[in-house]
Amino acid sequence: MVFALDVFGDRWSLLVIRDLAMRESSTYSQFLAAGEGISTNVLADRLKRLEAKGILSKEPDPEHAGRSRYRLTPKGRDLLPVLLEMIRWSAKHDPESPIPADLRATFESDPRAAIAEWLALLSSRPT
Amino acid sequence: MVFALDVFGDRWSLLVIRDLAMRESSTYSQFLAAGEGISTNVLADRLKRLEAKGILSKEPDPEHAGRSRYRLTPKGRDLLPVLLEMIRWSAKHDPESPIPADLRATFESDPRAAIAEWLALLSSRPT
DNA sequence: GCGAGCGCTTGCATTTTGAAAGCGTCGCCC
DNA sequence: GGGCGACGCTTTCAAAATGCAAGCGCTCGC
Repeated sequence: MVFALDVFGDRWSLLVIRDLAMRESSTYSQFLAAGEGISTNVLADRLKRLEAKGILSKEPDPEHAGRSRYRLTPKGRDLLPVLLEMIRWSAKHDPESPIPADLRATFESDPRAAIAEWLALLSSRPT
Repeated sequence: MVFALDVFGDRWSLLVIRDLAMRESSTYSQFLAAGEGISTNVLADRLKRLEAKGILSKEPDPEHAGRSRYRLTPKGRDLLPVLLEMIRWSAKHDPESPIPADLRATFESDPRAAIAEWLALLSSRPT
């Protein structure tokens, strides 16, 4: 597990990964606009580290020269179950969870379905 | 998910929780002896924070006066699926995983069974 | 009582973080 | 074709977190 913690055992890496999981592909400014409050230097550092660790890939934006898009690699996508369990735990134990109470039951039985339903409700609010 | 990261979104909290999950109950020196390299002041701080967050409880050791034992609360025990997924991911993607190759397949199909089997093999090695 | 753990706390140097400003490149508009 | 934003970072510097080592009160065995 130390291996996992070396990769994303800090405050921001998992939020970056979550943004990517929710959006499939993202630009630098989209990460910043996600509203978690990450600062520009830390974001640049995390993107560099996560790319070096093989969690995400950086490629030039085909539409805008000079811009880049980030997306999860298969290795990064394989972190989704971890994210799901963390979101499930948050939904269950956070008294101020933004997730409606009736959805929490669904979370227990079928997390993936609940996530889908929840994202349909509000796709841009912090968990 | 920010709620979860507030609780254990750092390098050490999850290692403390994992130690507790593997041992059911632990003393201060047992955490230190787990060999992850946590320093004494940080350990004391994490135990305090995790207790305040309701993840673990501290109780006097019935056998040794003046000593304490720590154990997971139900809320803390509910983090086990998160740990399992992280261990699964590490086992799958860490090229130097201490988990035998044949066990990795089991991990994919039945993580809990694999964990039990693996713990039977070696219960005190870092993952 | 006294020496050896145990369970922390304290002090201090080093590292990481956060806030803000700066800077080069690209595309647009005139 | 030159000025002007927006974008994608980098730099600077103060503040917070971490790591290391030492210290300190308590209890237990002798």
